Amino acid sequence: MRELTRAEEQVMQVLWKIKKGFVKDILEHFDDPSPAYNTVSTIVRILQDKGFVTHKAYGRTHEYYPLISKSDYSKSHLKTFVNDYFSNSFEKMVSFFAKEKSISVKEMEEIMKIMENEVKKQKTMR
Amino acid sequence: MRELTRAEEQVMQVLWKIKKGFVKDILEHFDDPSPAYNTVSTIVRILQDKGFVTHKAYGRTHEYYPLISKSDYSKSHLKTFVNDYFSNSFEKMVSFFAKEKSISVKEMEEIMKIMENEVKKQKTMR
DNA sequence: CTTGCTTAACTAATTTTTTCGTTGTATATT
DNA sequence: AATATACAACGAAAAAATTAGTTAAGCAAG
Repeated sequence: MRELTRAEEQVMQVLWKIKKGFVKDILEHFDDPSPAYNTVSTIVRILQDKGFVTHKAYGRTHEYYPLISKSDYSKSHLKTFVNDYFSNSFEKMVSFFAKEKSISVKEMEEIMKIMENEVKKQKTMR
Repeated sequence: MRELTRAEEQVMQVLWKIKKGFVKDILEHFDDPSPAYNTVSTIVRILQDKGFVTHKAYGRTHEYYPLISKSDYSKSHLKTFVNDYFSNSFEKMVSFFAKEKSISVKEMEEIMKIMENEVKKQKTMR
């Protein structure tokens, strides 16, 4: 999957949040020194060319939708990251962050619970 | 922490792998249409300006070292990602990928083991 | 109809990133 | 010493990404 540039990613984050919207709706979700209308308009059209976004036309105005979900994008993004930084091993990544205390005890307990369930589920599915 | 551009990241990945090296050593680790010597030389000097790299001079030739470790960079990188895509919750991220079956049962069992240890350790540390 | 407003499309300008040729210097080789 | 080689530094050129002005078309209000 093609990577989003910084500006493109910002627009996608807004679209993922608001689900769909006109350029002016996207614009509203930028904070403070917000870019010009035309800047957003251009980026959204680039995203469309790249296949990340599509639109529904109402007369001359366009309502934009994400074509790729935030989860799909994050999935591909994290996979690249795990590959580049943890030789493709989720285990290495997660245990690294567990040991680094980036994951709190509470979170770890939650994660373990979920994993137990998943393991059970996937084992009975065979 | 400043973000690495694509080209910069490639050079850093090599430096992290070989620990230290002259431009030509870095160059060797690029595959196929490898960039020109000068391209790598320039990038490594940019990385130096940005504080990611330093060098030891042997006469006129420079041996380059990473100043930032791969783990520190990946830590900051994943934090940004978790923040942008999982509202800053490692738990959300990990359980998402567990449910997505991006993490194998074997890996999950390993992760649970490590977490149990970590939880124990961190609880006794209080 | 005419004026003004809104919007997409186009395009130009600017900035950032990437790439590599050129140059000068040091060192090795003859 | 003269020539060749290797390298860092510089800088220019090219490519990619970002930003926003201009234009033209549609529509609404008077």
